[in-house]
Amino acid sequence: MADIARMAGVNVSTVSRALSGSALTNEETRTRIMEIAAALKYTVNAAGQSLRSGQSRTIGVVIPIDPASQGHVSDPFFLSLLGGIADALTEHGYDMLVSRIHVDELEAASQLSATGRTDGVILIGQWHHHDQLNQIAARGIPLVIWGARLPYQKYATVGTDNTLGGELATGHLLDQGARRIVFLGDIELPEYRQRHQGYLNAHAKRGLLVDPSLTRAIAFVPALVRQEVEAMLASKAQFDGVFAASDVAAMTAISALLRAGVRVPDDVLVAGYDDIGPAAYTHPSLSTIRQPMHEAGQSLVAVLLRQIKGEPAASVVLPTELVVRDSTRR
Amino acid sequence: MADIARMAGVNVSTVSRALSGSALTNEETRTRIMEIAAALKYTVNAAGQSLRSGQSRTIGVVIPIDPASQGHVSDPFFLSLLGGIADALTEHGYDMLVSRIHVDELEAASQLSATGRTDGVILIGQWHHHDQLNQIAARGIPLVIWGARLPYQKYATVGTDNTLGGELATGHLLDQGARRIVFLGDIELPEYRQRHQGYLNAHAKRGLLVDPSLTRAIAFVPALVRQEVEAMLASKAQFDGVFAASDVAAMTAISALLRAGVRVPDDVLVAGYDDIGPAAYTHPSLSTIRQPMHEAGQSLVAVLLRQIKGEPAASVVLPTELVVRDSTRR
DNA sequence: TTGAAAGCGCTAACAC
DNA sequence: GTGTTAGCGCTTTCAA
Repeated sequence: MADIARMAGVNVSTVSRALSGSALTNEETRTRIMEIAAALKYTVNAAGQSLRSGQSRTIGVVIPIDPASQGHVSDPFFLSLLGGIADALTEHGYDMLVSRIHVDELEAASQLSATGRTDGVILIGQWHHHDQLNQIAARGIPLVIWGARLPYQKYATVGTDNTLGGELATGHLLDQGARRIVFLGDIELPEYRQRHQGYLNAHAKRGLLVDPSLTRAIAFVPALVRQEVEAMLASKAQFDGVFAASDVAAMTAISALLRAGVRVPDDVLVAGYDDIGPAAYTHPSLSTIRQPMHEAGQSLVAVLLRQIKGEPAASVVLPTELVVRDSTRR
Repeated sequence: MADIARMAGVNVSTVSRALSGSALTNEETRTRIMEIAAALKYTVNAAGQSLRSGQSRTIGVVIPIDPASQGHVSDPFFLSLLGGIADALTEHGYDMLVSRIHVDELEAASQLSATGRTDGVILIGQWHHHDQLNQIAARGIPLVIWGARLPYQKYATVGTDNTLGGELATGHLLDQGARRIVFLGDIELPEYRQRHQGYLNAHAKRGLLVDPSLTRAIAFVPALVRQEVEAMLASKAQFDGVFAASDVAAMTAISALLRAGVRVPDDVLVAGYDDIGPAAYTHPSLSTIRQPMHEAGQSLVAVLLRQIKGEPAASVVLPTELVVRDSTRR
């Protein structure tokens, strides 16, 4: 920067102002400085900028690692969400620092901000750690969570209306004639618990009873989902519908059913949750609840940046809609 | 840091040394300093550290956005690879800055290092930009590419042996009795071109002729793959095997075939490439060439860190093996 | 509209 | 083994 100042015959501070597009610069001086900078292939040093300004223009995105799934979060849903966040951050001129953090060490997430490495944190999923997240938020660290809206939360969340989504999916299965619907999903986690609540609501609104034995609270590891479906078939459990609280689980369930000679949708109707890309292209195509990834990214970033500016930021509930495809049509 | 120094009755430099685990510190002083730091919930400021040391301890991971797929890279393969890289970086104490960059603006990747934001760059896929990558590498920016080994490359690559993989997959299809095998993949991209070369080699080694009309050079967008398969069926093209140069493409092809009433593997054998998680759990399960994601991450990071240390870093070819599942068994 | 100068938090070369 | 000190590259307050 000093070099440019010398070459342009001005002071470094003028160069700094010109390069950052400050309003207090002469148009002519600015263009001259810009040209010299371009010729020198000069780029502002991020560390200096960050040290002085106290901002990193970087946001941390934390993907918790679930020990149950042996550290392999490979759900395409995450990648889509990550993409949505990346796009939104780019629009706002922020970089994205991605960390995988063990679900039981969420404290580490606050380190990202404590070290000044990031200006705020987006956490994907609240897991079992409602209280811990409240603590982090209370410490004043800008924080937004992708997840469910919970009572007494001090942190902001963005997500679909999980209860409504669960109700829409289950209601659709019931309206298509299913009467004994299996629920797949770990109801220990808030999002899935709410989807399960929707599953219960849909039955209640139609005056139908729910068989609790049809609720299978399992983690979404393909091998587990497959095992569970196979176990149900082996035990001759009666069911004519499956609501899996994620598309990947739904697809795995479908493949386990097909493998066992059970036809989908003819014998069993199946619905998922997320609407990941492949949902439209598998066979049969999958009915599901759409989670709008692009909007999700936009909202997560918008809410976080508002917090960084010091404004109070409210949670966002995204539009939640049913997408009907072949897996529930007969 | 000054506060800690005062409280510990030492100089800031001692604190700095203690906190960074320098060998030149008294054990006793160190623990005292550590305790005070912990009590104060102090963490070193990354910007100051980076500014002074000239290192960011951050690596940029660039995921090119392909305009053909409308900016939506949702292949689970990427997420697995990203996970592998993240794990390896964490082991070495590096952070991961993820950028989505348009394939035609790869210059931006070098900005990450020019601004000092990252110490090096891992680029996922070399696309059509061999020459441009050579330029960036020539500029001395530590750079590793996930992709194919090419003649006259000045940059380091890590990847499987694409030619061998293509040959293994195609050879297996031929050995299982397929004679007219469709190749799906954009052969303009080096990796897929090499896989196609393997496809040709497998035929040649068995003294079989290849019908060029069976090579379908399409981009891996689910809708396009599906269209292509449907078009082939509509035109009554004769084929009894499909080698898709990615698992997602293979799965989409299978679903398009099933939808049209073509049985897999009974009527048509299908093999993919990557061995993404779902490959084992779809119906039928997918035969494919395994790309070891964990090792991939380890190698990419190892090669890059070696370059950062100033050592010359050679490219790595990962073990490439065939995984046989139901989609090619009859 | 520009210049001068201080200082963000840290590390490392040098002195003791 | 520890202290002193300079300075990494930048922004911003204050003065002109």
